[in-house]
This record gives sequence, C-alpha cells and structure tokens, in this order.
Amino acid sequence: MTHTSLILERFVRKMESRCSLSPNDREAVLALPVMQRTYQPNTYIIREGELLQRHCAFIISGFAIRQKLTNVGARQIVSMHLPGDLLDLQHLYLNYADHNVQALTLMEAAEIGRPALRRLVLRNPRVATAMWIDALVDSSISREWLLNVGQRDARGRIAHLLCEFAARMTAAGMASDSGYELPMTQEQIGDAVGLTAVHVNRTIKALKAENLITRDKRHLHFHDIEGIRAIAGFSSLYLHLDQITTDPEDRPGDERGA
Amino acid sequence: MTHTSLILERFVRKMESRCSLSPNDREAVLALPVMQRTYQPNTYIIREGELLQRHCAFIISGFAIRQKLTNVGARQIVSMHLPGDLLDLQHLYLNYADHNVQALTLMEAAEIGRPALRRLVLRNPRVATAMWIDALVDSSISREWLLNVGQRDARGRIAHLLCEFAARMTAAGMASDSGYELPMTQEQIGDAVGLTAVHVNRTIKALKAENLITRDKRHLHFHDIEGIRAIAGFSSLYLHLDQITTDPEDRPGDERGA
DNA sequence: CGCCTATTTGAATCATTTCAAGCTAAGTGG
DNA sequence: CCACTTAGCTTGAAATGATTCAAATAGGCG
Repeated sequence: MTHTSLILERFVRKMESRCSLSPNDREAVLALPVMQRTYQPNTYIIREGELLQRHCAFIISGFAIRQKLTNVGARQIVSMHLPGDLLDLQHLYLNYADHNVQALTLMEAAEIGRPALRRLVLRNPRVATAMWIDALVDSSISREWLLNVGQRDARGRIAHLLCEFAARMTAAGMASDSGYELPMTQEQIGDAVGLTAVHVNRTIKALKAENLITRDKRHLHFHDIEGIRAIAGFSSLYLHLDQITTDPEDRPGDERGA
Repeated sequence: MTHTSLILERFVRKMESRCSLSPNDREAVLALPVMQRTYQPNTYIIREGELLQRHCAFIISGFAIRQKLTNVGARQIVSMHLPGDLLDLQHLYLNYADHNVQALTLMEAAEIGRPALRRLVLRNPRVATAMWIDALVDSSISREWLLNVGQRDARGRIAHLLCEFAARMTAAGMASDSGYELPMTQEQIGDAVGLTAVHVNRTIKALKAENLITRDKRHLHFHDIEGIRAIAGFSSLYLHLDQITTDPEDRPGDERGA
C-alpha cells in the first residue's frame, strides 16, 4: 500500500545514515525500480544453494531472519532483521546462496533487482560506501553472535540477545524506554543462541524471578536494564551505531572520531 | 625480503580469482604503495575499540587470527587467515575496530594504507568487486562458524574445523593430499570452536583412536577424510571457492553457473 | 468447543567443564 | 652437556550446565 517514493525515501535515509550522499546519488536511488511484496510468516525468501539471480529486499514492515541448517537438520539463526534493513547485501556479488533467508513475521518488502543495485553501486561511490558499511556492520554482528554462542553461558547469551535487540529497536525508533516487541518464540530464541527451547524457557524464568525482566505475550519489559547488561557483558560498540563516513576516499586529515 | 612487485603480483592474482581485471586495474594495483612488516607470534595487529587510521595487511607468510573477548576474558577466535588473505577488509569503512587481529605464527605482511586502498576501490570497480566478494566470503565463513559452534557437538565442531582448513589450505596450495600443517595449539582450536582445551584434547584423542586422523607435532594427517567429512557434515559451498564474477554490472543474460 | 502452537515443569541422562596433577619436548643458561 | 624452565599435551575424578523425553498447561482462533 505504501507509495513507492515513500519507501525509497526511507532507503535514502538509511544510506545517508552511513555515508553522506550527493543530490545525484539521491536521485539515482529514488529512480530505482522496486517491486513491493508481502511474505507470510516462515516463508523462505532465499534458500541455501540456490542460484542468485533475483533481488535484494528492503524490509518495510515485519521481521526476517537468516539461518543455516546442519546436515542433521539443526537450525542456527545467524541474524535477525528489522524494518529498514537491507536483506541480502551479503549475497550481492555471490553466485550461490550460502544461507537461508526467511520471513519471521508477516513481512512487507521492497525488492530491488540485483542488476539495478549493482549498477547503482558502480555509478555512485557514496551509495556503494553506504552499502559496504551496512554489509560490514552485518558481519560485525555475526562475529558478536559467534562470541555470544561460543563463550557465554545461557543467561549471558539470552541477556545479550535482549540487549542487542533493545539497541537496534531503539535505533529504529521501535522501542519505548521500558521495552519493545520481541517477535520471537522461545524456540527461535534458542536457535539464535544455540540452546534448546526448554532451556531458554528455564533461563528466562530465572531472569523473571530475579526481577530483571517481564514478558507479556510478545512484549519484553526491562525492569533493570543495567542488571541485564551486566549479565550479558554488553557493549554496543560492535553495532557501529554512530558510524558515518563523509569521505569515501579516506583522505588523511579528514579522519574524525565519532 | 620478497620483492615488492612479487607481492603485488600475488595480490593481483588473488583479486583476479574473484573478478576479472582490466590491464588498467592490474596497473593500479601494482602501483599500490606497500610496506612490508614482520609480526612475532601472538602480536596484536589491531585492537578492538581502536580508531582505525592505519592499513590493511596482505599476508605473505604465516597465519593470523581475528578474535573477540567477553567482559570476563573468554576468547572466541572468529576467523583464521592464511598466506594470500587480505586481513581487515572487514574494517575498511569503519571508524573503530570491532574485534582484535592477532598474528598466530611468525607472520610477514604487506601493509597497504587505507586511503590508498579506498582510492583504488573508488577508481577501479572491478577491483572493488573483487574485494567486496572477498569480504562476503569472509562473512559467509563467520556464519558457518556460528552454525558450527551453535549446533554441532564437540566431534562435529572439530571435524568441521579440520575440513575447512583442508579445503582452504588446498586452495592455497599449502596442503598435500594426505594432510597439512595446522599451526594451532589445542587451546587455540578450543577458542575457535567454543570448547575447552581439555575437551579438545579428549575429542582429538577419540578421532585418533578411531583411525580417522593422526597428528605428529603440527602436521595433521587424514586417514579417512570421508569419515571426517561425515562427522562434520561438511560441504564446501560456503567457501565459494569457485566464485568469480565477470561482470560487476550483473547484466541479465550474463548470469552463469559455476 | 476443539485444535494448534507456544509455554511450562519434572526427572533422568549426557556432554562438557573444572580442577588438579603428571608428562613430554624443546629451549635456555650455567 | 646437564639442570632448569616453560608451553603444550595428556589423564582422572567430580561437578555442573544443558539436553532429552514426556507430559501438563495456557492461549488464540475458527
């Protein structure tokens, strides 16, 4: 329903949060051909092993995940995406998909053809830089998840997931100071942090019992966010929330701290 | 000791394995100012949180790892790099380092300034594409590690690490068909797969007892690589070993299977 | 109301960690 | 050349965190 130009405005704002654009760049982005599409919960958007000829999706509303399966069918969610995220930059220059992309909730996306997106990157270096940064931040999050799953115990892992969400939802303007809507079942949380649903349940129960959080349906409420942060050992550095590049050339002397 | 032009030749070959270059591109790469440098084992090359103004390193010889630490000091190795790998593409457009980079063994690197590298990317789209692909493959490996650590048991995790190495070392021409030099201690293997050194020891012992591998000092020998692959559930798809882009514009019709 | 999905709980089992100690091989300095 | 040191590997026994299996409960929806 949303008008195409509104969607692309939003896309421009996203890019501009990463690298300052010229009027030319903005125009080029706004001229992108997009196709709006709705995905039902759990629909596969891309499947591992598939030849990639399709499009990249920009999330308008709803949530998506990326995941991988082992040969015995165990699922690891490797990332989670909110409205305003560009899905699939991770596949932009690859021939075959190396992971699955799935709608988590009902989701609306604006799909941009790969050739159009690549051409945009080729002709507009500042847009390219913005997209590159976006892909790098995405990778940074994967590394933090690897640290989370590899080195923290159940409490730490879950607390960390909750903190990351809080930070990202806040940045997207989708959280109140008290909490946010966490659109995941306990089983999905388990698949994201490498635990069974049963153990996620017990761990969350413990966090509730200690009066750190409450969960009412899908709404997550923090009673003691500092306590949760301490359990998680959370620092938002890896999200690069304030990362913005003004000069793709990185001329010495232009270097600025955030 | 190695002559600069030889190093850059190697760099060109690396890029060309990802995207076909024009004579112009080749020249531009070969004109890159490089500084050769030696790192002692365990030296930090980049520290998390540090302002990035320095350079990217191309590994000439030796091995490097990238790692992160939790607030309580647990270490997760998030990737491992061999000669011919470009370190730190993951930081090319970021202001602050989000992970540590460390020499694993004695290591020689050719360091290329960030401004020079960014300028190269800006002026040479095919080189940019090659580097983008390199960064994407790196991210793909992180995701597979996340799956490994999150969903496989100790045997599977270690077997998978060994398989990945076998594939990468073979691609780099550093493995014989019987095995390769694995330059990691059991503790480092543990940090890479999220296990304690003690348990790594016991698990490797079990693999030896089943006549799947032997380890003589740092040399790893496969007796039954198919058996190891089965335990790991290994498929090399995620390494994108045959990924090569011929057309950065991705014009429809040029799309080709590997 | 009945169905389905998600959550909750208990009890038994299992994989992995922890702590502690001993061992081996290689390197260093006297 | 030997004694000393150190880093890495090996092993055992006990403790613990997480899984598994199974069953009960709760909530949303047609």
